[in-house]
Amino acid sequence: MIDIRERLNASQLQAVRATEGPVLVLAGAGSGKTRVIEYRVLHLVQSNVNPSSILLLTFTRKAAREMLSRASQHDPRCKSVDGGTFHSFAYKTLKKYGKTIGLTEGFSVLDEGDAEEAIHRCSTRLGFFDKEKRFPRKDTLRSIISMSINKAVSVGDVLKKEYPHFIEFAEDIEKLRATYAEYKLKKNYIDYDDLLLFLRLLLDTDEMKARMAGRYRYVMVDEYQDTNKLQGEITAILAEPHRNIMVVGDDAQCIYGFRGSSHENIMRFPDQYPDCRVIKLEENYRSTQSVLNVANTVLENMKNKYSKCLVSARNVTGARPQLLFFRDAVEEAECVASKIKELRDEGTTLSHQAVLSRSSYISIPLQAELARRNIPYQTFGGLKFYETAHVKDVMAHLKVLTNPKDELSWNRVLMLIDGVGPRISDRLVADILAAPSFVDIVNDVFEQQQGRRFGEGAAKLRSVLNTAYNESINVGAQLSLVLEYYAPILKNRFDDWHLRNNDLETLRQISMRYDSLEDFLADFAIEPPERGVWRVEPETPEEEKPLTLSTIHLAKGLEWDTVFLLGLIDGVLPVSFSLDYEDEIEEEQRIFYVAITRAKNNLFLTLHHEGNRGGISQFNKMSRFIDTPNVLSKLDVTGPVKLSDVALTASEPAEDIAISYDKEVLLKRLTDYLGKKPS
DNA sequence: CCGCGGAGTGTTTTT
DNA sequence: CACTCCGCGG
Repeated sequence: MIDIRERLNASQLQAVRATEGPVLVLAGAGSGKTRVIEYRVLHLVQSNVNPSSILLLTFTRKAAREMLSRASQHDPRCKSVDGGTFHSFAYKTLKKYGKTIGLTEGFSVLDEGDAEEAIHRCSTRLGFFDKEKRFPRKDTLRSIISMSINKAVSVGDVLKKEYPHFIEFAEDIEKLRATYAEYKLKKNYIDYDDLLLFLRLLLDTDEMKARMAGRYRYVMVDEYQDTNKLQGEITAILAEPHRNIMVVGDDAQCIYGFRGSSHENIMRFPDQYPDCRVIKLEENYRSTQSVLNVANTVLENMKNKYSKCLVSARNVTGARPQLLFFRDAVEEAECVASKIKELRDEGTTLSHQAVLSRSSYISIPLQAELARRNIPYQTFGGLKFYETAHVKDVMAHLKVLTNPKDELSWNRVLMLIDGVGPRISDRLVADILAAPSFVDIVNDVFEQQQGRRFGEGAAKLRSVLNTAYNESINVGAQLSLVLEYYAPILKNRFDDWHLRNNDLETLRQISMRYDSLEDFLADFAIEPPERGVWRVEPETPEEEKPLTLSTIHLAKGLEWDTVFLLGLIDGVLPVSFSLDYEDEIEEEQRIFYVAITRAKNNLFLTLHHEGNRGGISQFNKMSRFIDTPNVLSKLDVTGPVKLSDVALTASEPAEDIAISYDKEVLLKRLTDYLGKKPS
């Protein structure tokens, strides 16, 4: 048994030992909050608490896995601790007990795209698109409805704040929200917001309260500042029977306001539990004082006062963070890539470096440059491959196998058949929904289509579905069958089908890890694969762990020796859409704060002067967050670097490099981005 | 009734 | 520039 006392400071130890009653841990960036959770779990388990009576709710699955695997290294019993994201916990619980509140078994989870499609159908049915004045588009509608649910406010309130020009549709959208809710219930669908909403409803029943009280004795919530109203309520209900609730967070790091989160939950915790213990972790073990000085100044400049002043416990001053100016994005990419290589040669391996940005597109020029220099990297954030049309097409075929009443998926599948459009698809879907079983669908509905214009296509589909449904084959084999059927459709539908084929191959690899199709589909909707598509494998024989490129949002909770933060431009960070709202600018500022505090030793902030957004040249202005005397005084300002200084090192004959598909994509994305052909 | 081509619009972060 | 929506030709 290890001695916990040796590994923690006084406040951390206090947090670990405060097992009974409500506890609020206010943990500044880098103050060892992960460590506290890890050792608290360990401490509980070693005090003979049944590990499965501990519930650990985290923000990402990665975070839960990391903390539990660390604790398990000390004591394998920690593996049985229950945990995950709010959404995955909701799914598991609803799967098991959903019947209690009238949910039918075998519901399917709608992702955002599916939800938009469903909302579109409801709007059409209500005749909202026939109006003279343009009704909001389906993605806007989904976002309005979702926001109203997560923040527990009316549609009108959301419109007033976010879309004042659509305020006249408030009543219609409220109506749509109700229609959409009915539609989902009828079709056995559940969307991301419903997962939380229904979990909340379920937990509020006497039966579930009794069950949950027996099940969990200790509840912990990480990143509590990023929970929304609904999640706060869920936490409170779970804690009710035993009041052994610990929440951990940092109000200065609340960056998910767009999803309805608010630091109100964490601020109000002491009012909610007047007897709670408040433990502050203020010593920073991660960064040098020079890095923290910048972070502290950024905090200081905010209107909202955050009480933190991070003090480095490392007793290292370190190099001052550098602010680097470049002429344009290409020059920026070249210099950053050079610098990364330089640092690697000096001993900071790629896996200890990261490049962060507000939006994923900011790093596209750098990705092209890294690929050109054969620097392996992996990306997090941005366009997810599971949201791309080809992946969704394939998944829809699997979805109808498990849920034959899934009209959205049937529609998607049928529309892919040559000669089938919306009308024919609607008619077929109506027949399918009327059929008593999957076998009847395949045998009767599809049988009737022989001789029609699309008869041949329908017959092929029928044969594939029949085999995939009836033969006892594993998930991988089922997917392979669909892929074989889909191959000609893919080629016909997309010019870049050979690139998209890579994604489908990845999908097949993932599917082979599953025994149950239902589990595969659920994981795909709720905990989709994290790996970025644009991973460039090292071509050198020796394995080298890749460099990380990530959005700031996905870098939360992580740390690296060296961090590059790209795009310190007004309009990028803060993003242009936030500029009209003071609270949104403030959230952007917290995002900036999160980014800075990821760095242990080296921090580079970069921007380029000549912009090219939407094909129009413009001159970028330095981000307002650094363009203040007190922040600038904490930085070493370098540049502008002359292009001639770096151009020579970057040019290599393209023929010498085996161009992989990924690089082709990158090249295309780069040329699109710059709006010109490659020379 | 399908599918193609032109016009118009909005462009972020994630479960 | 990319994506969605609308109108017309087959």
